Amino acid sequence: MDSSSWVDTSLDLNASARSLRLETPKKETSSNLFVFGKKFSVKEESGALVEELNRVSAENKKLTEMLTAMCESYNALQSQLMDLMSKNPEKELSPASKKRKSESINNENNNNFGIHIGNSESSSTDEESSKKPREEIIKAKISRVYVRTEASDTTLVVKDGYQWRKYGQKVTRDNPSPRAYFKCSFAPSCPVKKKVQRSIEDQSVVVATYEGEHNHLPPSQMEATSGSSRCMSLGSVPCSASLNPTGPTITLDLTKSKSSNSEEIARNIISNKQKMESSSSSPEVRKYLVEQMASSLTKDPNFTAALAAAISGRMFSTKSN
DNA sequence: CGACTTTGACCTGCGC
DNA sequence: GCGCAGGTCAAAGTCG
Repeated sequence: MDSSSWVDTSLDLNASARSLRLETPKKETSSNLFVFGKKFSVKEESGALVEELNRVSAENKKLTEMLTAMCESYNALQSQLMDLMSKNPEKELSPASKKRKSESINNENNNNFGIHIGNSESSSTDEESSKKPREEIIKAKISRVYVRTEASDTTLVVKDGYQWRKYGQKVTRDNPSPRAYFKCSFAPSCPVKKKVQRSIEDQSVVVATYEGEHNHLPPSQMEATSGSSRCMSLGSVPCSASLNPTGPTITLDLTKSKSSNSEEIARNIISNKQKMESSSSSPEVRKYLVEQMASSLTKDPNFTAALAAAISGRMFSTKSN
């Protein structure tokens, strides 16, 4: 089994951007699909594919530009906000916004994942935190991740590749849904804690707040470095994304997902990839397989949520450097 | 049987 | 100092 080439389960957005896009128009895709056993003119088919490829490339470029523009305007808005805050300290603080110190620190240092710009919670506590000298003491790296899940899913589980032990749950005043407290249970000495709570604004969004940094590798990576040769146990972080000049590249680790659906998808990907490599197949077959893989991934809510979190996290951490 | 979750009690920090 | 609210502990329950 040739697992080494598939260690990182990498997908290049350039190749599958069309399927990973939101609101993918299905009609053309299905009409252009290569159907096994049916005869097509090769020229005709390859011409259409080239055309399609060009279109996808152009679209991808356009999206990249949009993303860049969004990042720029976000930065502009943020600096405006900072300006306003420094000119106009402490105004209109509602009683509900009088959070405790730790939460203010969360928001203050939350430049990794502060996606919800309009979120009343973070905007109000930002103001508050700026006036408290004690908050300059930053003892732990704090980040926040927003993960979209099924609204009916009450488990408050955010799969991030680490092993967590739940040690408490509490209903907080400003949010009717309970907040769960987790400690990293993979290494006893690991100081990292995680708080998970549903967003008050959108019940389908789960907010995970991480405090501290892991003093060990993710369990999946530990297995890999300890010499395991099993394909499914290899990998790095659960999901990460990088924005290169040539286009975004996404690296996924589906191995730690307990969802049978995700495991199945991962298996499908691996088997499809092997099919592609082994069968020296035509571009049509390859395209078909890529589309299949991409559509399996995009149908999985866990995948899309992790992807969104990873992209936004990487975007903002890159910007803040 | 061990690991994990649940949940009520307790601790701690903060505002009044 | 008191009360409130968030955070943590630990015993009991659950599950594989």
